Amino acid sequence: MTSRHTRNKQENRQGNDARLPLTGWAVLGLLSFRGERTGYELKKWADSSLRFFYWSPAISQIYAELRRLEALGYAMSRCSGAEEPRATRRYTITESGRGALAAWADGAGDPGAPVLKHPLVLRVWLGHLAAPDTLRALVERHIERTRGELKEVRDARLRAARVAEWEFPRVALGWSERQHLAELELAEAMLADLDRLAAARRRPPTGGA
Amino acid sequence: MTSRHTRNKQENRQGNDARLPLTGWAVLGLLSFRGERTGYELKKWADSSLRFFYWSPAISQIYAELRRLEALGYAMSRCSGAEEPRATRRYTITESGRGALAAWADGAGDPGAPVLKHPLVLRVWLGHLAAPDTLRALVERHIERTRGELKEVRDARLRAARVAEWEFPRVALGWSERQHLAELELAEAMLADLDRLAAARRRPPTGGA
DNA sequence: GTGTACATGTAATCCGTTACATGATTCC
DNA sequence: GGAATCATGTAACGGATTACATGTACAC
Repeated sequence: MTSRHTRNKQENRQGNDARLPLTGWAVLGLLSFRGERTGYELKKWADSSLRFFYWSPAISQIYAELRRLEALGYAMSRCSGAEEPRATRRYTITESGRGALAAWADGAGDPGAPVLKHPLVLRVWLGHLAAPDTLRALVERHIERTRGELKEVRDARLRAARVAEWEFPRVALGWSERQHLAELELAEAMLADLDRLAAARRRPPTGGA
Repeated sequence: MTSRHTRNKQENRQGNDARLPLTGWAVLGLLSFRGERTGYELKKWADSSLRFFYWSPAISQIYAELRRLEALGYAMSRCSGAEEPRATRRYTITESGRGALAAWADGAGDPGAPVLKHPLVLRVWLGHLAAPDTLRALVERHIERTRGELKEVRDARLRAARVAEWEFPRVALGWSERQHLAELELAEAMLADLDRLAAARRRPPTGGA
């Protein structure tokens, strides 16, 4: 709860240290895999892969991030059809952008702790206020959802397996697949805990734990 | 169709549906376990328990949320030492607040999908831009950090084990403990993947995958 | 008398979402 | 002609953080 070391923030002009939010690096990363993409395409790509281990920004956020990357000289855009409004705009990563991304990716700095917000567990935490069946149903629905996600992760990993250069995305997706399996196990273990708790409550609270 | 005063949103006075952000319910939940706490105390409590499965809001956020809860009639505050500025202010949950919290906790509505943002995996995803040693070091540091967290979760669970009424927090913390164990295994599996990948790269890419 | 923990709050700012507005193309 | 998908963007807003401002109590 105390102060950290100071650092200025408004000094990201060109080329120097330019601290982007992680989302910025993520978008630049998407751009680095495949050349000349529209924001719309990047969004779909994020939805079908990035979101499993990181997050898929809203489309409007992606557009904003792309504009920022271009302002920094990390990306270039080419607008189809002269200067009409609403023409499709395709972005490419620049050399400068590739350099900055590589420097970021290879940096030794702390990537930051994982952020985990689990609304289901939050509900369980307040379980004494809910009926046992409510909780059970919630957990079961979560298990169903996770199974669905798991399928999607697998598909994504299989797709990635077909492109030789996507070795690292493949590792990330492999991590994600195992993560989803673990999530299933965790939910099932919690279900068992809840059942045990409900059973203990139905009996008069005589003996031990 | 265009009637003015139909659904303005600043009309959540008392008792009706009052949709809070999850953070609001979390803070109200903290308040529901222990009566008469200061914002500062709630923050520490969140840091040592809530954050393992959900999240610990910034202290300023907690103060803001407490003010909102009071405005909704879900909490009351009592200010020590008359009307001095900067006196300590203790909050209590009200009956109305307890009712609203219970209704929320027992609701069948979707609690929302878990949010997982894993900056480390994001880095791995872009691993082709980094030196193998950089990644290894990152993952190993993450393992160390997770081990530390695991210890803290265990402490929290042991503390919770001493209070009989904290059965559900105990379940949540049990989930969290297993989650941290899983996180360790995931990181180790990823490390193995990375090593395999690095080894394959050192050899000429002759045969199959 | 200095540092640390306790304690509260404001201001600026940013990140990100939702809702809205617009329009082209394609398929039926 | 109408729906779905592709495609881009603006506006309003809310959630949350950081930095800052302020002050007490207590230990050393």
